[in-house]
Amino acid sequence: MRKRAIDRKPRETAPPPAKKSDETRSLILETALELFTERGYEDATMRAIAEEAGVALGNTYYYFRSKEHLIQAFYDRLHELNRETCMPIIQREDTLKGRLLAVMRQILSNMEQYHRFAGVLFRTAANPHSPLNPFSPQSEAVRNESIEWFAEVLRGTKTKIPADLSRELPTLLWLYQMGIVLFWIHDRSPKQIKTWRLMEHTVEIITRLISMASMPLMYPLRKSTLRLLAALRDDDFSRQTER
Amino acid sequence: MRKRAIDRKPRETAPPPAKKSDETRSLILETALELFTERGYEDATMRAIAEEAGVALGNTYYYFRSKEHLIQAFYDRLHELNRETCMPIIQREDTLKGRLLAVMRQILSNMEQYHRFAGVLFRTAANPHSPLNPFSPQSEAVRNESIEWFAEVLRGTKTKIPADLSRELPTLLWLYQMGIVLFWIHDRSPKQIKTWRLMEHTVEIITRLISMASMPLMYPLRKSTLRLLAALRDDDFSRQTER
DNA sequence: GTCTATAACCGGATAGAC
DNA sequence: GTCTATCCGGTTATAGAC
Repeated sequence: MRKRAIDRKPRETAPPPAKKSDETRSLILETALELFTERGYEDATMRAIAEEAGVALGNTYYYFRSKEHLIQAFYDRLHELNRETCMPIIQREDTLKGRLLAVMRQILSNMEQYHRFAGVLFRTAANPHSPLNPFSPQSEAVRNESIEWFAEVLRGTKTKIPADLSRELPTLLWLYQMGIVLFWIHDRSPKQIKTWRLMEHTVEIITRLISMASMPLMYPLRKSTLRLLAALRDDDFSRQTER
Repeated sequence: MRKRAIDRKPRETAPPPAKKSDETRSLILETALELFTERGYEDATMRAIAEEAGVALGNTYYYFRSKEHLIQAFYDRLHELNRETCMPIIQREDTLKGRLLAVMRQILSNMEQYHRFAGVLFRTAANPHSPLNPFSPQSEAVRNESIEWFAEVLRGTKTKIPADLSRELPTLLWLYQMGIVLFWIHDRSPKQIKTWRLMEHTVEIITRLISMASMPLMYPLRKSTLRLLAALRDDDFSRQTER
């Protein structure tokens, strides 16, 4: 029985160049990310990355199946950063609005420095056939964990939320966050200030809507909307092809 | 003064291979679109397109600066189709809901056959730096015309709409339609039935919301939301780089 | 101004030897 | 696991024909 050197997918991300020569992997990834930020995605050629990292071109493909997969690794790292930073911050808030706001702020802050090549980054994610697509099966683990964070946001508050809505809300909030990110990508205002304004304002609206959701007047709208969501979900929306 | 043969950008789209040898242009575009649908974007190489069209490779680049520009042309054509089909259909409806529904249905129908390569199609559009980006200056003409259609949708109804909202609504509806298209791209359900459900349901909700918007109770929310929109708009959101 | 033919460049990706 | 050689396709360049 060989040592399966292949299945350490989830371990591909962070600083610890722990084991043997998957230091090489780390090295390549570090170098790539550096070059991406320095000269942008297009101009950071695979050849340049390989050379800069001091390995052969072929070798980078041994560790990363494609240039896109380097970005995948970047995503994973960002996700990990979000986990580490969001959790402690949530604990300090106890209102729904406070918690949601804290999380959203943290997520935006964590992305801030990458806005320069955000376009390239996320345009690959926009491809329905790409594994980087946030709806793809390959992204499921990350997606589910993110959704779980929003569930956690909700759990800690005293706001009364109807049970039926409560089940859907984490996913809806995750979708909302995706929308904000989409806006952020296209936001050319200095320091993406518009995204921040939009976020703060919409968080306000969302929390107000959630509070209103238990009012009897809202019952029919809530019910029919939730029914739609259920219909859209079954057979799921995450069926994608490989690459 | 030369005949400016260059500035017929808007004329590049439809069947009439009218004038001289910009039949060639049409021919190349037709062939490309055929090959795209037949074998997908990636596998329809520029060399294959040229050969299939019976022209030299260099010649395709004479007419289309890049492979992406072929897609640009496709967009323009789709837009033109939308114009031709939506207008007459709207006339037959006089309620807000009926008109909006008619337009949305028509737009979805017009795209239907292209779903196979929609991903490739729109992933380039997702790049903030691409001229294909719907928010780019290069797309301004098309964007404005689309927004104008939604203004037309609104004009024909008796639904009372507050003036402040009325100014923003066409753009908002256009954004809404972009959202639906985004969902459609990722929709893997047979015949994109989920997109249709989502659309029909959200049109219902939107029309209801619009009707409610003039209620005094809604005043604060409406005002603050419109203020946000104004803030997001100035300095506009369409500043993009060239390519 | 339109078009052909051909060669070359560049960068992502693969094959296969060591 | 690492390297070299090679392929493939988008793109550019050139030179010349109608």
